[in-house]
Amino acid sequence: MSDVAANVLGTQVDADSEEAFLQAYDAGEFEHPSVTVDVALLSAWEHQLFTLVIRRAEHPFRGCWALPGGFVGMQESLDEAAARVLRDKAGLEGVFLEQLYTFGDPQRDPRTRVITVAYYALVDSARFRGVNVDEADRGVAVIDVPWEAETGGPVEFADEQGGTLLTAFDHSAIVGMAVKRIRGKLNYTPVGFQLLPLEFTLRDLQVVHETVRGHPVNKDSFRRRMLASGELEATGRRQGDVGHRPAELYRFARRSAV
Amino acid sequence: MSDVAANVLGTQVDADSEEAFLQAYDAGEFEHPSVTVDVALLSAWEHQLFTLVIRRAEHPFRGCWALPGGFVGMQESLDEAAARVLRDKAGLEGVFLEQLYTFGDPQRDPRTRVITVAYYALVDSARFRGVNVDEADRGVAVIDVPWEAETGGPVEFADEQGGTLLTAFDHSAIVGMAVKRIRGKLNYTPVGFQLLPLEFTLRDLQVVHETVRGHPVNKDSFRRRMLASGELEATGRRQGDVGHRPAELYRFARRSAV
DNA sequence: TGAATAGTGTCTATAAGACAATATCCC
DNA sequence: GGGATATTGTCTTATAGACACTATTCA
Repeated sequence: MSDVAANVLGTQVDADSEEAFLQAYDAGEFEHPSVTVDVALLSAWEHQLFTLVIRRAEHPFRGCWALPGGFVGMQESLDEAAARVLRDKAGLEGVFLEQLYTFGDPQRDPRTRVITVAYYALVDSARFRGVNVDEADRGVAVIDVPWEAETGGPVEFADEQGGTLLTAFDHSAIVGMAVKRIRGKLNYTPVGFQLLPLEFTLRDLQVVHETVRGHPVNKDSFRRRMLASGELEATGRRQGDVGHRPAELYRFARRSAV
Repeated sequence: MSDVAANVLGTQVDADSEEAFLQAYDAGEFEHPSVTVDVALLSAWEHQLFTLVIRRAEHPFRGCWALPGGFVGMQESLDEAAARVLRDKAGLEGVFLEQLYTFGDPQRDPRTRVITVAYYALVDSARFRGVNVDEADRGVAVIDVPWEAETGGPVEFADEQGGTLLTAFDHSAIVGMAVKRIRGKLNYTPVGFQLLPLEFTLRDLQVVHETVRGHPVNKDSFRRRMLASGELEATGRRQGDVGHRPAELYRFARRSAV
């Protein structure tokens, strides 16, 4: 195969043999799938996990709730596309955002082949509540995780009164994978901070861990572990307006510029 | 926007507003990126990690070494595409194969926009050596990891004499991510078995762990931890042909059908 | 003062690291 | 028997869980 042929084909990434070329050609190489990003924006308060959903106005899944998403532009990276979606659809910038998994079942979108690169983002509850939830098609879904630990699998969405929300596409599997990922991450990284404001008490942090993991954690050993980790920085200030002894406020020692 | 418009567009995944529609349209929605899968096939022996590479016959990166890869067919899932690549390019079936990360930098392929969904696969050294390495364009690359623990970052490829191998595209970053992933997995899953034959000694398993992690592990506690995990099953047989007391052979208790 | 949670100190159980002692194979 | 590694047992140290006790704030 000549370089010219490779250029005409235009998309040949692994032209290591004639067979590979022919195979790619036979597979209808001129037809390409669509590529999108979907973002599971997670937050936590009152011992519940939440995610931002948007009501679909059109078929398929009209009236169902979907994660914010959009097409990947030809000139932007995947990370940039995800950040753009988060900015345009949730008005959020500078939050924790990480690639999660790519979903590519040929039937996942009934119209045409759409491969989606799923991301997940974490924000504290104040910023999450500040998202334009006023708009009629925006919604806050309570995440109901029907499995323990890191088993994995789809989750269910409910409104804040407990009513089931119908989910579009495979988005409940995406959020399920996000929950599984963040549960795993809690074991060895300080990702829980991303769900809290800049300053927080040890109890706040413990509640976040319990919410994500779905079960209580030992208070004593949690405090010891967190303080020994070196990731926390005491501010010297204390919380106010509580009907009991106020706890000291801490800050994440290497919080990335937000 | 009407359903008809959505169908004409054909790829509209999140038609929640007129703005979203226009934005997708303006972004040149009829132009789609190419989507490929690349597979980092890893194995380990003699305290070194190896990966299968294929020499590129054409530009770009002519003469450099690339991971086996191929286009995702319009009718196959991502997992199926990765399994097909592994079968066609390495002659392997039924091995551990898992999605790793999706690389989508707009400049990663100099010809056109190619988004690749990277996978990694694990095989024992005997099966790896059985791969058609005889063909002139197949190669075995020694993986040199220039970072500790789970820092992450690209790795370097060398031939078995220590000479540097030039890497195509971002494939050294893909393998770097695979090494990072498997190092993390060793902490909480029995993925090390995938790099060993059906039966193995505790020392074999320890050497695999040391090879992946890049540093020695404590023998006593390693043995205790593995035996206590319940993942190992003693076969009652012992290894032969060694110039010392032969160790007992174990088997992974829930080894998936291979 | 009482309610409520923060924070400290101590004891116990479990897992990891260190190391010595014994076992078993091939030569 | 000698060389080499397997396997067991014991001691020490670090960490987690349990729990009692003291501290501090507001109502």
